[in-house]
Amino acid sequence: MARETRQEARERITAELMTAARRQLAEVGAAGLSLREVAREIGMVSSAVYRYVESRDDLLTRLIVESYDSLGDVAERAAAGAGATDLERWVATAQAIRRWSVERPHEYLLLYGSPVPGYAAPDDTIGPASRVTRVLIGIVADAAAAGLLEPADGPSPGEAPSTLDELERIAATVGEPALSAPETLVAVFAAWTQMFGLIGFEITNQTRNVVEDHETLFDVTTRRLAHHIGLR
Amino acid sequence: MARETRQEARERITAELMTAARRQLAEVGAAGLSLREVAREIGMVSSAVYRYVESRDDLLTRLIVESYDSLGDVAERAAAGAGATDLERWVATAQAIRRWSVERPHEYLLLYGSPVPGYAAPDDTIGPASRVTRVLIGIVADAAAAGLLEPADGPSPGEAPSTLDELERIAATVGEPALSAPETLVAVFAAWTQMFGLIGFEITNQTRNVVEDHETLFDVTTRRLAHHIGLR
DNA sequence: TGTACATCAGTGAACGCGCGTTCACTGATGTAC
DNA sequence: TGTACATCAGTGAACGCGCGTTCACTGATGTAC
Repeated sequence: MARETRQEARERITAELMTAARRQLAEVGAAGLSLREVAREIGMVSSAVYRYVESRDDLLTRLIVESYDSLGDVAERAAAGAGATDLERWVATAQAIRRWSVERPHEYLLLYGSPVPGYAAPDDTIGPASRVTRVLIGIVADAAAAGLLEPADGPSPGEAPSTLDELERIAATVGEPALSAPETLVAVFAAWTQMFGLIGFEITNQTRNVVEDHETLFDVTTRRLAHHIGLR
Repeated sequence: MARETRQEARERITAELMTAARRQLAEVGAAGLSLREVAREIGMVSSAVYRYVESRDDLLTRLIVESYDSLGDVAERAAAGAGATDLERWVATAQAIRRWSVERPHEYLLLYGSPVPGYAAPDDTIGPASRVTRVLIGIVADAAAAGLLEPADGPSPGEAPSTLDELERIAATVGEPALSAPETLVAVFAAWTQMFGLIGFEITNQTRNVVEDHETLFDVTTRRLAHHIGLR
């Protein structure tokens, strides 16, 4: 058996380190993550991890990017399910996002929970962060492109007229023609934030003593809001 | 001027301590809250705070209860706005909740964000936590009692039949007759979680570079989902 | 294939820091008679 | 109103802990000739 090169060893140990960090993250959460503890877990002296990681902040950044990518993979795979209707693809994607989150609550919270005190995420995290969103928008765009997107409900009574300006501004920033109709944009925003709101509530246990079967409740609310977007 | 009694001094200093703790919470977040720093801020030696607070966990619990109560007050006052339609009361309550949250992001995160590592909230926090929810449910109940609640949309296609069982279970737990119709319950859940989802996204800056005017977006999504509940 | 040097991984000690909590104490405030 | 004692607030020192990060070092791996 060929000996391991330095480069191979470096990759292997980096992976071990990240795995240990992720395991620790799962136990104590991001705020409690400690370089020294990670070092201990992989049988190294604390100073040695600095061969693999620049600082604690650097480690956190890598964990964040890895997590966004892991969630992005899961969402993209779920959305790719061919043959299904766009509504079913949306629901399947949402369910995949929920499952990923519920299985790794601390990773979810690393991405969508309270910021870690003293840590400021660098710009490297923006790209990976947008993958999930792009998947969801993509499903709506597909439906629109195929002419299968039913028009969403019109404005609710009482909306300020200036609302339209902001919605147009947002639509322009998003840059996806399928979302240029204000009603569609609002419905997508509502569905998107509802989805993460319910996942967050489940993970932080806000719904304890009320909801037993979160999967069911998540399915029915997601389905309803996807329907309101106009997916069929 | 009458001298301050021991009891008065105790109350005054306890209040000072809580204020300092809250100020610090606003700066560093719950995970970074330090008894020693609080002591310093009110000009005491670190051990002296133990005359007022049993432990760091005790201080956190008090902060949580105070915050829930503060938010509960705000929500109740907003919902009490007489003369308005139930839909407008719902929207006003939601806006009040958002405003409270955006003005005190760290308090919001203390209540709805990641759990503080090493801290487990005791049961004392359950009561105050439910006030906000009760306010929102109350508005729907008022509308129903006045016969002004339009029936919400029926089930979306593709729902599993077992969904109804869980919804009935939840309705029984909530114990509010106005929410016993599955469609209404689903719509309330969707509106509730959407509301906190969007507030959370605003606070944790997930929507940076996309949304400029969060108040407008919040208003339009809230209004839309309140309409779906059947509020008019 | 062998040698000389450069690169790199990991060690161990140390720095300076801040934390929560305990404890014996002093001196002021309150209470019973 | 005055005295004797009990209660309480705040002090200062200390304990033990864990953290992130730096640094000079040893010994192994890789590279150039």
